[in-house]
Amino acid sequence: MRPYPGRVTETSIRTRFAPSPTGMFHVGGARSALFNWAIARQRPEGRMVLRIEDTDAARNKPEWTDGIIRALALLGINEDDPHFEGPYFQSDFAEKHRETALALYKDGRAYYCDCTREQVQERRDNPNLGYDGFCRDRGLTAGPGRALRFRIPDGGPTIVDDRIRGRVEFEHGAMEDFVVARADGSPLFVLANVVDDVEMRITHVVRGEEHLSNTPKQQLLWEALGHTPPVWAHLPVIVNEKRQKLSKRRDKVALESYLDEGYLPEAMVNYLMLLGWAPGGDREIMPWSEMAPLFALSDVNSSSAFFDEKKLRAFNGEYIRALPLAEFMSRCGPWLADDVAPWPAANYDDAVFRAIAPLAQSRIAVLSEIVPNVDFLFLDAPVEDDQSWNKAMKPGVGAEMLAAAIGRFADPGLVWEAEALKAALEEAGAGLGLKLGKAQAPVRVAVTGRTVGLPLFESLELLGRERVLARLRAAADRLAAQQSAE
RNA sequence: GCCCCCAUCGUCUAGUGGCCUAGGACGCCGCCCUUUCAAGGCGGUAACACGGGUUCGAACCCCGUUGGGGGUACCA
Repeated sequence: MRPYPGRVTETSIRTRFAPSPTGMFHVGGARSALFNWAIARQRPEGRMVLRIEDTDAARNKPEWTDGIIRALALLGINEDDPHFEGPYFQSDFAEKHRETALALYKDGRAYYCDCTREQVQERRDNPNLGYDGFCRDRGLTAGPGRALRFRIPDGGPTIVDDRIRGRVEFEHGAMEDFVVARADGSPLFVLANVVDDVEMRITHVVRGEEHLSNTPKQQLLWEALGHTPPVWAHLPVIVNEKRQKLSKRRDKVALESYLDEGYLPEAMVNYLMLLGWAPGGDREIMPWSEMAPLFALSDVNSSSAFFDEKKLRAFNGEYIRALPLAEFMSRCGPWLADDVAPWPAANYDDAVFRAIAPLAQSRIAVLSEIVPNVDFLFLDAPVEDDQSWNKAMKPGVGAEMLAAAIGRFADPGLVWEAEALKAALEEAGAGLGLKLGKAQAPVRVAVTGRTVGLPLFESLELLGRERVLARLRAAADRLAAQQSAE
Protein backbone atom coordinates (compact mmCIF):
# COMPACT_ATOMS: atom_id res chain seq x y z
CA MET A 1 0.00 0.00 0.00
CA ARG A 2 1.08 3.46 -0.82
CA PRO A 3 0.23 6.41 1.47
CA TYR A 4 -1.07 9.69 0.17
CA PRO A 5 1.76 11.69 -1.40
CA GLY A 6 1.76 14.16 1.44
CA ARG A 7 2.59 17.79 1.04
CA VAL A 8 3.30 18.46 -2.58
CA THR A 9 5.12 21.71 -2.85
CA GLU A 10 5.43 22.24 -6.54
CA THR A 11 2.75 24.21 -8.21
CA SER A 12 2.94 22.29 -11.45
CA ILE A 13 0.11 20.41 -13.02
CA ARG A 14 -1.11 17.24 -11.39
CA THR A 15 -3.67 15.28 -13.35
CA ARG A 16 -5.10 11.91 -12.54
CA PHE A 17 -6.60 8.90 -14.18
CA ALA A 18 -8.97 7.10 -11.86
CA PRO A 19 -10.51 3.99 -13.42
CA SER A 20 -12.52 1.46 -11.50
CA PRO A 21 -11.53 -2.12 -12.25
CA THR A 22 -14.95 -3.47 -13.10
CA GLY A 23 -14.18 -4.89 -16.52
CA MET A 24 -11.83 -4.95 -19.44
CA PHE A 25 -9.99 -1.70 -20.00
CA HIS A 26 -12.13 0.54 -22.16
CA VAL A 27 -10.97 2.54 -25.19
CA GLY A 28 -12.73 5.56 -23.71
CA GLY A 29 -10.67 5.18 -20.58
CA ALA A 30 -7.58 4.90 -22.72
CA ARG A 31 -8.34 8.21 -24.37
CA SER A 32 -8.93 9.93 -21.03
CA ALA A 33 -5.64 8.55 -19.77
CA LEU A 34 -3.85 9.77 -22.87
CA PHE A 35 -5.23 13.29 -22.55
CA ASN A 36 -4.29 13.44 -18.89
CA TRP A 37 -0.88 12.04 -19.70
CA ALA A 38 -0.26 14.58 -22.44
CA ILE A 39 -0.98 17.46 -20.10
CA ALA A 40 1.15 16.10 -17.29
CA ARG A 41 4.08 15.61 -19.61
CA GLN A 42 4.00 19.13 -20.87
CA ARG A 43 5.62 20.37 -17.69
CA PRO A 44 8.89 19.12 -16.26
CA GLU A 45 7.31 18.64 -12.86
CA GLY A 46 3.92 17.60 -14.19
CA ARG A 47 2.48 14.35 -12.90
CA MET A 48 -0.32 12.04 -13.81
CA VAL A 49 -1.54 10.04 -10.88
CA LEU A 50 -2.98 6.61 -11.51
CA ARG A 51 -5.55 5.82 -8.89
CA ILE A 52 -7.46 2.57 -9.00
CA GLU A 53 -10.92 3.18 -7.61
CA ASP A 54 -11.53 -0.23 -6.16
CA THR A 55 -14.04 0.59 -3.45
CA ASP A 56 -16.85 -1.38 -5.00
CA ALA A 57 -15.58 -4.73 -3.77
CA ALA A 58 -18.45 -6.66 -5.28
CA ARG A 59 -17.65 -5.61 -8.82
CA ASN A 60 -13.88 -5.38 -8.68
CA LYS A 61 -11.49 -8.09 -9.64
CA PRO A 62 -7.72 -7.97 -9.31
CA GLU A 63 -7.26 -9.17 -12.86
CA TRP A 64 -9.09 -6.13 -14.14
CA THR A 65 -6.63 -3.97 -12.23
CA ASP A 66 -3.70 -5.81 -13.76
CA GLY A 67 -5.30 -5.40 -17.14
CA ILE A 68 -5.53 -1.65 -16.73
CA ILE A 69 -1.92 -1.31 -15.66
CA ARG A 70 -0.73 -3.58 -18.46
CA ALA A 71 -2.78 -1.76 -21.10
CA LEU A 72 -1.58 1.64 -19.97
CA ALA A 73 2.00 0.43 -20.15
CA LEU A 74 1.42 -0.76 -23.69
CA LEU A 75 0.27 2.74 -24.57
CA GLY A 76 3.44 4.13 -23.07
CA ILE A 77 2.02 5.19 -19.73
CA ASN A 78 4.00 3.61 -16.93
CA GLU A 79 6.33 4.18 -14.05
CA ASP A 80 9.40 4.24 -16.26
CA ASP A 81 8.48 7.83 -16.91
CA PRO A 82 8.95 10.25 -14.03
CA HIS A 83 5.69 11.97 -14.90
CA PHE A 84 3.87 8.87 -13.74
CA GLU A 85 2.80 8.51 -10.14
CA GLY A 86 1.13 5.53 -8.56
CA PRO A 87 -0.68 3.34 -8.77
CA TYR A 88 -2.65 4.21 -5.67
CA PHE A 89 -5.58 2.15 -4.54
CA GLN A 90 -8.58 4.00 -3.27
CA SER A 91 -9.45 1.25 -0.83
CA ASP A 92 -6.26 2.13 1.06
CA PHE A 93 -7.73 5.47 2.00
CA ALA A 94 -11.04 4.31 3.42
CA GLU A 95 -10.12 5.65 6.83
CA LYS A 96 -9.55 9.14 5.51
CA HIS A 97 -12.84 9.01 3.65
CA ARG A 98 -14.71 8.09 6.84
CA GLU A 99 -12.96 10.80 8.80
CA THR A 100 -13.87 13.35 6.21
CA ALA A 101 -17.48 12.30 6.20
CA LEU A 102 -17.55 12.70 9.95
CA ALA A 103 -15.89 16.10 9.73
CA LEU A 104 -18.55 17.20 7.30
CA TYR A 105 -21.18 16.22 9.86
CA LYS A 106 -19.40 18.00 12.69
CA ASP A 107 -19.15 21.16 10.63
CA GLY A 108 -22.82 21.06 9.93
CA ARG A 109 -22.21 20.58 6.22
CA ALA A 110 -23.87 17.20 6.32
CA TYR A 111 -26.61 15.56 8.38
CA TYR A 112 -27.90 12.11 9.14
CA CYS A 113 -31.03 10.85 7.48
CA ASP A 114 -32.96 7.72 8.32
CA CYS A 115 -35.32 7.77 5.37
CA THR A 116 -35.59 4.59 3.39
CA ARG A 117 -35.56 4.64 -0.33
CA GLU A 118 -39.33 4.15 -0.32
CA GLN A 119 -39.91 7.01 2.07
CA VAL A 120 -37.83 9.30 -0.07
CA GLN A 121 -39.96 8.38 -3.04
CA GLU A 122 -43.27 8.87 -1.23
CA ARG A 123 -42.45 12.19 0.30
CA ARG A 124 -41.00 14.02 -2.64
CA ASP A 125 -43.08 17.16 -2.79
CA ASN A 126 -41.22 18.28 -5.81
CA PRO A 127 -41.77 15.56 -8.42
CA ASN A 128 -38.66 16.74 -10.19
CA LEU A 129 -36.30 16.35 -7.30
CA GLY A 130 -35.33 13.10 -5.63
CA TYR A 131 -34.96 13.86 -1.96
CA ASP A 132 -36.86 16.70 -0.31
CA GLY A 133 -34.53 17.35 2.61
CA PHE A 134 -36.92 15.89 5.18
CA CYS A 135 -34.19 15.16 7.74
CA ARG A 136 -32.28 18.39 7.30
CA ASP A 137 -33.27 19.84 10.62
CA ARG A 138 -34.27 16.77 12.59
CA GLY A 139 -30.95 16.78 14.39
CA LEU A 140 -30.37 13.07 13.93
CA THR A 141 -27.08 11.66 15.16
CA ALA A 142 -25.16 8.77 13.72
CA GLY A 143 -26.89 5.45 14.10
CA PRO A 144 -27.94 2.28 12.38
CA GLY A 145 -29.84 2.84 9.17
CA ARG A 146 -28.74 6.45 8.95
CA ALA A 147 -26.99 7.72 5.90
CA LEU A 148 -25.08 10.97 5.79
CA ARG A 149 -26.34 13.60 3.40
CA PHE A 150 -24.59 16.72 2.22
CA ARG A 151 -26.54 19.90 2.78
CA ILE A 152 -26.86 21.80 -0.49
CA PRO A 153 -26.52 25.50 0.34
CA ASP A 154 -29.74 27.44 0.09
CA GLY A 155 -30.04 29.74 -2.84
CA GLY A 156 -27.67 30.49 -5.59
CA PRO A 157 -26.21 28.32 -8.25
CA THR A 158 -22.92 26.50 -8.33
CA ILE A 159 -20.98 27.53 -11.34
CA VAL A 160 -18.65 24.98 -12.84
CA ASP A 161 -15.97 26.52 -14.97
CA ASP A 162 -15.13 23.84 -17.47
CA ARG A 163 -12.08 24.18 -19.71
CA ILE A 164 -13.88 22.52 -22.56
CA ARG A 165 -17.45 23.65 -22.10
CA GLY A 166 -17.13 27.01 -20.47
CA ARG A 167 -19.44 28.10 -17.63
CA VAL A 168 -22.03 25.58 -16.63
CA GLU A 169 -24.61 26.64 -14.09
CA PHE A 170 -26.43 24.37 -11.68
CA GLU A 171 -29.24 25.85 -9.59
CA HIS A 172 -29.15 24.65 -6.02
CA GLY A 173 -32.90 24.43 -6.11
CA ALA A 174 -32.55 21.60 -8.58
CA MET A 175 -29.96 19.71 -6.56
CA GLU A 176 -30.91 17.27 -3.86
CA ASP A 177 -29.06 16.74 -0.61
CA PHE A 178 -27.01 13.82 -1.84
CA VAL A 179 -25.69 10.95 0.22
CA VAL A 180 -21.97 11.07 0.95
CA ALA A 181 -21.78 8.07 3.26
CA ARG A 182 -23.92 4.97 3.52
CA ALA A 183 -25.66 3.88 6.70
CA ASP A 184 -22.69 1.65 7.45
CA GLY A 185 -20.40 4.67 7.31
CA SER A 186 -18.74 3.78 4.02
CA PRO A 187 -18.26 6.74 1.71
CA LEU A 188 -19.71 7.01 -1.77
CA PHE A 189 -17.84 7.68 -4.96
CA VAL A 190 -18.71 11.34 -5.01
CA LEU A 191 -16.97 11.86 -1.66
CA ALA A 192 -14.10 9.39 -1.89
CA ASN A 193 -13.17 10.75 -5.27
CA VAL A 194 -12.98 14.31 -3.97
CA VAL A 195 -11.13 13.40 -0.81
CA ASP A 196 -8.49 11.59 -2.81
CA ASP A 197 -8.20 14.38 -5.34
CA VAL A 198 -7.76 16.89 -2.54
CA GLU A 199 -5.19 14.76 -0.73
CA MET A 200 -3.31 14.08 -3.91
CA ARG A 201 -3.27 17.76 -4.77
CA ILE A 202 -4.88 17.20 -8.11
CA THR A 203 -4.99 20.41 -10.11
CA HIS A 204 -6.80 19.20 -13.25
CA VAL A 205 -9.69 16.79 -13.36
CA VAL A 206 -10.02 15.59 -16.94
CA ARG A 207 -12.64 12.92 -17.40
CA GLY A 208 -15.62 11.84 -19.48
CA GLU A 209 -18.72 13.94 -19.91
CA GLU A 210 -20.78 11.44 -17.96
CA HIS A 211 -19.25 13.00 -14.86
CA LEU A 212 -20.37 16.50 -15.64
CA SER A 213 -23.50 16.17 -13.54
CA ASN A 214 -21.44 15.02 -10.55
CA THR A 215 -19.27 18.06 -10.81
CA PRO A 216 -21.37 20.66 -8.98
CA LYS A 217 -21.66 18.26 -6.06
CA GLN A 218 -17.97 17.66 -6.05
CA GLN A 219 -17.17 21.32 -6.36
CA LEU A 220 -19.35 22.00 -3.33
CA LEU A 221 -17.45 19.29 -1.50
CA TRP A 222 -14.08 20.79 -2.42
CA GLU A 223 -15.25 24.10 -1.05
CA ALA A 224 -16.77 22.58 2.08
CA LEU A 225 -13.43 20.94 2.71
CA GLY A 226 -11.74 24.30 2.46
CA HIS A 227 -10.04 23.91 -0.87
CA THR A 228 -10.12 25.62 -4.21
CA PRO A 229 -11.67 23.32 -6.81
CA PRO A 230 -9.41 22.01 -9.56
CA VAL A 231 -9.62 22.88 -13.22
CA TRP A 232 -12.45 20.81 -14.62
CA ALA A 233 -12.52 19.44 -18.15
CA HIS A 234 -15.20 17.09 -19.41
CA LEU A 235 -14.39 15.18 -22.55
CA PRO A 236 -17.04 14.31 -25.11
CA VAL A 237 -18.31 10.77 -24.86
CA ILE A 238 -17.24 8.19 -27.40
CA VAL A 239 -20.25 6.68 -29.12
CA ASN A 240 -21.19 3.74 -31.32
CA GLU A 241 -22.81 3.88 -34.75
CA LYS A 242 -26.12 4.58 -33.06
CA ARG A 243 -24.58 7.53 -31.26
CA GLN A 244 -24.90 6.00 -27.85
CA LYS A 245 -22.13 5.97 -25.32
CA LEU A 246 -19.92 2.95 -25.89
CA SER A 247 -21.00 0.22 -23.53
CA LYS A 248 -19.18 -2.85 -22.34
CA ARG A 249 -22.27 -4.92 -22.90
CA ARG A 250 -23.12 -4.21 -26.48
CA ASP A 251 -20.03 -2.67 -28.04
CA LYS A 252 -16.51 -3.79 -28.71
CA VAL A 253 -14.74 -1.53 -26.27
CA ALA A 254 -11.89 -3.50 -24.77
CA LEU A 255 -8.55 -2.06 -25.71
CA GLU A 256 -7.09 -5.52 -25.29
CA SER A 257 -9.35 -7.01 -27.92
CA TYR A 258 -8.07 -4.52 -30.47
CA LEU A 259 -4.48 -5.19 -29.51
CA ASP A 260 -5.15 -8.93 -29.73
CA GLU A 261 -6.35 -8.50 -33.28
CA GLY A 262 -3.16 -6.83 -34.25
CA TYR A 263 -3.81 -3.15 -33.92
CA LEU A 264 -0.50 -1.50 -33.05
CA PRO A 265 -0.45 0.41 -29.77
CA GLU A 266 1.06 3.43 -31.49
CA ALA A 267 -1.71 3.46 -34.10
CA MET A 268 -4.27 3.12 -31.34
CA VAL A 269 -2.73 6.05 -29.47
CA ASN A 270 -2.73 8.15 -32.62
CA TYR A 271 -6.34 7.34 -33.41
CA LEU A 272 -7.60 7.81 -29.88
CA MET A 273 -5.97 11.22 -29.60
CA LEU A 274 -8.03 12.30 -32.59
CA LEU A 275 -11.33 11.58 -30.91
CA GLY A 276 -12.34 15.03 -29.81
CA TRP A 277 -9.12 16.73 -30.70
CA ALA A 278 -6.94 17.43 -33.72
CA PRO A 279 -3.39 18.71 -33.95
CA GLY A 280 -4.37 21.00 -36.81
CA GLY A 281 -2.35 21.69 -39.89
CA ASP A 282 -4.14 19.03 -41.96
CA ARG A 283 -2.13 16.27 -40.35
CA GLU A 284 -3.62 13.27 -38.65
CA ILE A 285 -0.97 10.59 -38.78
CA MET A 286 1.40 11.87 -36.17
CA PRO A 287 3.49 10.08 -33.58
CA TRP A 288 2.73 10.57 -29.93
CA SER A 289 6.02 12.38 -29.41
CA GLU A 290 4.87 15.15 -31.71
CA MET A 291 1.26 15.16 -30.64
CA ALA A 292 1.62 15.31 -26.90
CA PRO A 293 3.31 18.73 -26.81
CA LEU A 294 0.60 20.13 -29.08
CA PHE A 295 -2.31 18.95 -27.00
CA ALA A 296 -4.41 21.53 -25.17
CA LEU A 297 -7.64 21.10 -23.27
CA SER A 298 -8.99 24.32 -24.70
CA ASP A 299 -8.79 22.79 -28.18
CA VAL A 300 -10.86 19.75 -27.29
CA ASN A 301 -14.20 19.46 -29.03
CA SER A 302 -17.37 19.23 -27.06
CA SER A 303 -19.50 17.03 -29.27
CA SER A 304 -19.55 13.27 -29.04
CA ALA A 305 -17.23 11.24 -31.26
CA PHE A 306 -17.93 8.02 -33.10
CA PHE A 307 -15.36 5.27 -32.69
CA ASP A 308 -14.75 4.40 -36.34
CA GLU A 309 -12.93 1.10 -36.63
CA LYS A 310 -12.57 1.58 -40.39
CA LYS A 311 -10.48 4.65 -39.84
CA LEU A 312 -8.52 2.95 -37.09
CA ARG A 313 -7.79 0.18 -39.59
CA ALA A 314 -6.53 2.64 -42.13
CA PHE A 315 -4.27 4.21 -39.55
CA ASN A 316 -3.03 0.83 -38.49
CA GLY A 317 -2.16 -0.04 -42.06
CA GLU A 318 -0.14 3.14 -42.32
CA TYR A 319 1.76 2.29 -39.18
CA ILE A 320 2.38 -1.27 -40.30
CA ARG A 321 3.79 -0.14 -43.63
CA ALA A 322 6.05 2.34 -41.90
CA LEU A 323 7.67 -0.40 -39.80
CA PRO A 324 11.22 -1.49 -40.68
CA LEU A 325 11.11 -5.06 -41.97
CA ALA A 326 12.73 -6.62 -38.93
CA GLU A 327 10.32 -4.80 -36.67
CA PHE A 328 7.38 -5.86 -38.79
CA MET A 329 8.49 -9.45 -38.54
CA SER A 330 8.87 -9.40 -34.81
CA ARG A 331 5.49 -7.73 -34.38
CA CYS A 332 3.99 -10.60 -36.36
CA GLY A 333 5.59 -13.06 -33.98
CA PRO A 334 2.64 -13.54 -31.65
CA TRP A 335 0.42 -14.66 -34.52
CA LEU A 336 2.96 -17.11 -35.90
CA ALA A 337 3.74 -18.75 -32.58
CA ASP A 338 3.54 -22.52 -32.38
CA ASP A 339 0.60 -22.59 -30.03
CA VAL A 340 -1.66 -20.31 -32.05
CA ALA A 341 -0.66 -20.80 -35.68
CA PRO A 342 -2.84 -23.17 -37.73
CA TRP A 343 0.08 -25.12 -39.15
CA PRO A 344 2.22 -27.89 -37.61
CA ALA A 345 4.95 -26.20 -35.61
CA ALA A 346 7.65 -28.20 -37.35
CA ASN A 347 6.68 -26.76 -40.72
CA TYR A 348 7.43 -23.18 -39.81
CA ASP A 349 10.59 -21.74 -41.25
CA ASP A 350 11.73 -18.31 -40.24
CA ALA A 351 13.85 -17.88 -43.36
CA VAL A 352 10.81 -18.49 -45.52
CA PHE A 353 8.82 -15.98 -43.54
CA ARG A 354 11.62 -13.47 -43.87
CA ALA A 355 11.53 -13.88 -47.62
CA ILE A 356 7.77 -13.41 -47.91
CA ALA A 357 7.25 -10.76 -45.22
CA PRO A 358 8.02 -7.73 -47.42
CA LEU A 359 5.26 -8.78 -49.78
CA ALA A 360 2.78 -9.12 -46.94
CA GLN A 361 3.61 -5.89 -45.18
CA SER A 362 1.73 -3.63 -47.55
CA ARG A 363 -1.20 -5.99 -47.77
CA ILE A 364 -2.37 -6.28 -44.21
CA ALA A 365 -4.08 -3.69 -42.06
CA VAL A 366 -4.04 -5.62 -38.78
CA LEU A 367 -1.32 -8.03 -37.80
CA SER A 368 -3.56 -11.05 -37.39
CA GLU A 369 -4.11 -10.96 -41.14
CA ILE A 370 -0.56 -12.16 -41.61
CA VAL A 371 -1.73 -15.72 -40.98
CA PRO A 372 -4.05 -16.27 -43.94
CA ASN A 373 -1.48 -14.58 -46.14
CA VAL A 374 1.35 -16.96 -45.40
CA ASP A 375 -0.35 -20.11 -44.20
CA PHE A 376 0.05 -21.90 -47.55
CA LEU A 377 3.79 -21.92 -46.98
CA PHE A 378 3.58 -23.86 -43.75
CA LEU A 379 0.45 -25.92 -44.04
CA ASP A 380 0.76 -29.48 -45.37
CA ALA A 381 -2.02 -28.76 -47.81
CA PRO A 382 -3.60 -25.42 -48.74
CA VAL A 383 -6.76 -24.38 -46.94
CA GLU A 384 -10.01 -25.36 -48.59
CA ASP A 385 -12.12 -22.39 -49.51
CA ASP A 386 -15.11 -23.38 -51.60
CA GLN A 387 -15.84 -19.93 -52.82
CA SER A 388 -12.33 -19.51 -54.17
CA TRP A 389 -12.35 -23.00 -55.64
CA ASN A 390 -15.64 -22.54 -57.46
CA LYS A 391 -14.62 -19.18 -58.79
CA ALA A 392 -11.28 -20.26 -60.22
CA MET A 393 -11.95 -23.85 -61.22
CA LYS A 394 -14.45 -23.22 -63.96
CA PRO A 395 -15.33 -26.34 -66.02
CA GLY A 396 -12.87 -26.95 -68.82
CA VAL A 397 -10.62 -23.97 -68.43
CA GLY A 398 -9.55 -24.88 -64.92
CA ALA A 399 -8.49 -28.38 -65.77
CA GLU A 400 -6.76 -27.31 -68.96
CA MET A 401 -4.88 -24.58 -67.20
CA LEU A 402 -3.77 -26.86 -64.40
CA ALA A 403 -2.58 -29.42 -66.91
CA ALA A 404 -0.71 -26.79 -68.90
CA ALA A 405 0.94 -25.44 -65.77
CA ILE A 406 1.95 -28.88 -64.63
CA GLY A 407 3.47 -29.49 -68.03
CA ARG A 408 5.57 -26.37 -67.93
CA PHE A 409 6.56 -26.54 -64.30
CA ALA A 410 7.58 -30.16 -64.53
CA ASP A 411 10.12 -29.35 -67.21
CA PRO A 412 13.51 -29.82 -65.52
CA GLY A 413 14.92 -27.19 -67.83
CA LEU A 414 12.81 -24.53 -66.17
CA VAL A 415 14.74 -22.44 -63.70
CA TRP A 416 12.68 -22.36 -60.51
CA GLU A 417 12.69 -18.64 -60.00
CA ALA A 418 9.90 -16.08 -60.01
CA GLU A 419 10.62 -14.38 -63.33
CA ALA A 420 10.99 -17.67 -65.17
CA LEU A 421 7.86 -19.05 -63.53
CA LYS A 422 5.92 -16.03 -64.64
CA ALA A 423 7.11 -16.44 -68.22
CA ALA A 424 6.28 -20.11 -68.13
CA LEU A 425 2.78 -19.54 -66.88
CA GLU A 426 2.25 -16.75 -69.37
CA GLU A 427 3.12 -19.15 -72.18
CA ALA A 428 0.92 -21.86 -70.74
CA GLY A 429 -1.94 -19.43 -70.59
CA ALA A 430 -1.33 -18.08 -74.05
CA GLY A 431 -1.58 -21.60 -75.41
CA LEU A 432 -5.15 -21.62 -74.13
CA GLY A 433 -5.91 -18.08 -75.16
CA LEU A 434 -5.76 -16.82 -71.60
CA LYS A 435 -4.12 -13.68 -70.35
CA LEU A 436 -2.01 -13.89 -67.23
CA GLY A 437 -4.80 -12.57 -65.04
CA LYS A 438 -7.04 -15.47 -65.95
CA ALA A 439 -4.30 -18.02 -66.27
CA GLN A 440 -2.91 -17.54 -62.80
CA ALA A 441 -6.21 -17.99 -61.00
CA PRO A 442 -6.50 -21.79 -61.04
CA VAL A 443 -2.84 -22.13 -60.14
CA ARG A 444 -3.17 -19.71 -57.28
CA VAL A 445 -6.14 -21.52 -55.83
CA ALA A 446 -4.52 -24.94 -56.31
CA VAL A 447 -1.39 -23.82 -54.51
CA THR A 448 -2.61 -21.37 -51.86
CA GLY A 449 -6.27 -22.32 -51.56
CA ARG A 450 -7.42 -18.78 -52.12
CA THR A 451 -8.25 -16.56 -55.03
CA VAL A 452 -6.47 -13.56 -53.51
CA GLY A 453 -3.11 -13.49 -51.90
CA LEU A 454 0.51 -12.52 -52.14
CA PRO A 455 2.22 -12.20 -55.55
CA LEU A 456 2.04 -15.69 -57.00
CA PHE A 457 5.41 -16.29 -58.58
CA GLU A 458 7.42 -15.36 -55.53
CA SER A 459 5.12 -17.65 -53.60
CA LEU A 460 5.73 -20.53 -55.98
CA GLU A 461 9.45 -19.98 -55.86
CA LEU A 462 9.46 -20.19 -52.09
CA LEU A 463 7.22 -23.23 -51.95
CA GLY A 464 9.50 -25.16 -54.28
CA ARG A 465 8.91 -27.23 -57.34
CA GLU A 466 7.98 -30.46 -55.59
CA ARG A 467 5.27 -29.04 -53.42
CA VAL A 468 3.89 -26.86 -56.15
CA LEU A 469 3.60 -29.78 -58.53
CA ALA A 470 2.04 -31.95 -55.86
CA ARG A 471 -0.58 -29.34 -55.12
CA LEU A 472 -1.31 -28.74 -58.80
CA ARG A 473 -1.78 -32.46 -59.34
CA ALA A 474 -3.95 -32.82 -56.29
CA ALA A 475 -6.15 -30.01 -57.53
CA ALA A 476 -6.32 -31.51 -61.01
CA ASP A 477 -7.37 -34.83 -59.53
CA ARG A 478 -9.98 -33.22 -57.36
CA LEU A 479 -11.34 -31.31 -60.33
CA ALA A 480 -11.48 -34.42 -62.46
CA ALA A 481 -13.27 -36.35 -59.75
CA GLN A 482 -15.66 -33.49 -59.30
CA GLN A 483 -16.48 -33.33 -62.99
CA SER A 484 -16.93 -37.03 -63.52
CA ALA A 485 -19.32 -37.04 -60.59
CA GLU A 486 -21.56 -34.51 -62.27
C1' G B 1 -40.47 13.88 -15.96
C1' C B 2 -36.29 16.93 -14.26
C1' C B 3 -31.06 18.73 -14.69
C1' C B 4 -27.05 19.28 -17.99
C1' C B 5 -24.27 18.89 -22.57
C1' C B 6 -24.04 18.89 -27.88
C1' A B 7 -25.17 20.25 -33.32
C1' U B 8 -19.64 21.62 -40.17
C1' C B 9 -19.39 16.15 -45.66
C1' G B 10 -21.81 9.04 -44.00
C1' U B 11 -17.57 9.37 -40.08
C1' C B 12 -13.26 12.05 -37.37
C1' U B 13 -12.27 16.96 -37.84
C1' A B 14 -10.03 22.32 -39.67
C1' G B 15 -12.51 26.75 -39.09
C1' U B 16 -12.91 31.30 -33.22
C1' G B 17 -16.88 37.83 -37.81
C1' G B 18 -14.34 39.13 -43.75
C1' C B 19 -8.52 34.65 -45.97
C1' C B 20 -14.79 29.87 -46.95
C1' U B 21 -17.46 29.64 -54.28
C1' A B 22 -15.93 25.78 -46.30
C1' G B 23 -9.85 22.66 -46.04
C1' G B 24 -7.82 17.67 -44.59
C1' A B 25 -8.41 12.48 -43.24
C1' C B 26 -11.32 7.74 -43.28
C1' G B 27 -15.13 5.62 -46.23
C1' C B 28 -17.34 5.39 -51.02
C1' C B 29 -16.95 5.95 -56.61
C1' G B 30 -13.92 6.36 -61.17
C1' C B 31 -9.20 6.24 -63.76
C1' C B 32 -3.90 4.86 -63.92
C1' C B 33 -0.39 1.09 -62.43
C1' U B 34 -0.96 -4.28 -62.24
C1' U B 35 -0.32 -11.94 -62.17
C1' U B 36 -4.96 -11.82 -57.77
C1' C B 37 -5.26 -8.54 -53.69
C1' A B 38 -3.11 -4.58 -51.56
C1' A B 39 0.11 -0.43 -51.71
C1' G B 40 0.98 3.92 -54.71
C1' G B 41 -0.61 8.01 -58.19
C1' C B 42 -4.63 11.05 -60.17
C1' G B 43 -9.66 12.65 -60.02
C1' G B 44 -14.64 12.69 -58.00
C1' U B 45 -19.01 12.36 -54.43
C1' A B 46 -20.42 14.81 -50.00
C1' A B 47 -21.57 19.28 -44.80
C1' C B 48 -22.17 24.68 -41.95
C1' A B 49 -29.89 21.03 -38.67
C1' C B 50 -33.96 24.87 -38.94
C1' G B 51 -36.00 29.84 -37.79
C1' G B 52 -35.18 34.53 -35.98
C1' G B 53 -31.92 38.37 -34.54
C1' U B 54 -26.86 41.36 -33.89
C1' U B 55 -23.53 43.29 -37.79
C1' C B 56 -21.49 46.77 -43.54
C1' G B 57 -20.56 41.37 -43.30
C1' A B 58 -21.95 35.42 -40.19
C1' A B 59 -20.21 28.23 -40.15
C1' C B 60 -18.22 31.42 -36.45
C1' C B 61 -21.98 36.05 -31.58
C1' C B 62 -27.30 35.98 -29.20
C1' C B 63 -32.37 33.81 -28.78
C1' G B 64 -35.75 30.06 -30.03
C1' U B 65 -37.14 25.36 -32.47
C1' U B 66 -35.96 20.59 -33.73
C1' G B 67 -32.90 16.59 -33.24
C1' G B 68 -29.15 13.75 -30.62
C1' G B 69 -26.63 12.52 -26.09
C1' G B 70 -25.28 12.27 -20.79
C1' G B 71 -27.03 12.21 -15.78
C1' U B 72 -30.85 11.42 -12.51
C1' A B 73 -28.61 5.10 -6.74
C1' C B 74 -27.15 4.36 0.53
C1' C B 75 -22.79 2.22 -8.26
C1' A B 76 -18.16 4.06 -9.98
